[in-house]
Amino acid sequence: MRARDADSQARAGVVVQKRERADDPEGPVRAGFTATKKIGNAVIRNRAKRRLREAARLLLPLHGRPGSDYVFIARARTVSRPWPALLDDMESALISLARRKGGPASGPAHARRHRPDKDETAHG
RNA sequence: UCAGGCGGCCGGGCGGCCGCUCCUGCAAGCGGAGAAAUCCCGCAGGAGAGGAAAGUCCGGGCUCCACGAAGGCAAGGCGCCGGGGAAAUCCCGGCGGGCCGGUUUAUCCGGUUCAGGGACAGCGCCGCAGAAAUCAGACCGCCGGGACUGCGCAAGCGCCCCGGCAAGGGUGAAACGGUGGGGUAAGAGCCCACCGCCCCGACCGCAAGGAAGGGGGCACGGCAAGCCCCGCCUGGAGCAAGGCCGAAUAGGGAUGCAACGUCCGUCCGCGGACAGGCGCGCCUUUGCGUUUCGCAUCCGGGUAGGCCGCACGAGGCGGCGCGCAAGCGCCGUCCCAGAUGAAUGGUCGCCACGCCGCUUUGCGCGGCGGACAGAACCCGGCUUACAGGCCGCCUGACGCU
Repeated sequence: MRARDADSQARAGVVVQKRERADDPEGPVRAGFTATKKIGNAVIRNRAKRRLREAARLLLPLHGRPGSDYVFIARARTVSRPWPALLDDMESALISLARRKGGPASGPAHARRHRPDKDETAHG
């Protein structure tokens, strides 16, 4: 919910939101996945989230900024989009977000990746 | 071979690479997170969505709460018979009614469908149309008689009155049974034959019920899914149930001090009676339970923080036996998803299947497509959705013998 007002980048296959945690600038990259009822029934929504989760597993270690929370929102075309195109969408969005604040990306995120997370107060 | 109907079954297969959850075994450290409870971190092996997992419409298991007795009331549900089943408004088989079809027209056969107890307990309703809609009725009509200072040569016609009829017309979902014949002024179960209907009913069946035969000219309409009557059944909430472990705050209990709705007794601890509030579906009788104000100390409970519940079950598969079937019994064998930020996947090939195009017609090459849909405590049903395919039975058409 806090990521809602943060920076966001939209591509054909995915919408990515990013928020840096001020109190934990070198912490792990965290990610959450969501799909609204607008894109389909439970089977479609699950498939969309699985594809996004797999794509994030491949790309976040390369382009994610440490100490940041990401939210990946599935779109209507997430399920039908060819796999390489979906990867391109997410990679492009991640790079744009990394460049927007704090200069060029400071290399690959080194910290261990958390389980896909959404609730930032989990360790509160 | 094709088409249609009904029933049953399946719901693509194999393999790379990279991941997720759980289980088992081994390993592990003065390891990490947290106040704690508790959780996490390595390696190996194994397992991992459905026929509907769906809708959440019924029935249970399980869990907690409630539940003194008697009588009455209210509310809801169910409703042919037998069997199955833990149970159900479920399943199987039968009976009866309606509808459809068939022929060898009979106590026949097949299919389909029905919330299928009661319409002599009572009330109510039956719109429109129609003359009349339930103690029913006479518009047109048919027949007989009479009057006429109407017409006509006449037979007769017209009009009015009295009486008879319920066959024909017309209305309707339904009009005091249908067809044919006799009969009559015209008619009518008025009489007769056949069909239908009602009553009794040998005998058959566990039963619902069936029924030979006999009797009766024949009336007794429908709706109970309008109220109702009869019979039977019925507490509530749900795994966010519920249990355990555990911070803070508020609230709770015990002890001490102050204080006690009224009255009585008192060994001053308290006990008894009455009154009121609350609870037991409602009411009555009766009977219970509980309760009647502030400060300090201790205790306990408790919060979506965690763990258990949480997967061996009305269980799956195979065989044999019983039964028309639903299903049941015995034996053998197997352990078969457990997420919760919600795992069971992502991606790439090959094969099979369907369609389209090219086609030197070799099933060779290329392209596209694969439904409905995701366990959430667990079972049994019902209902709804569904690409494609397989099997069985029935019906029809064509071909062959």
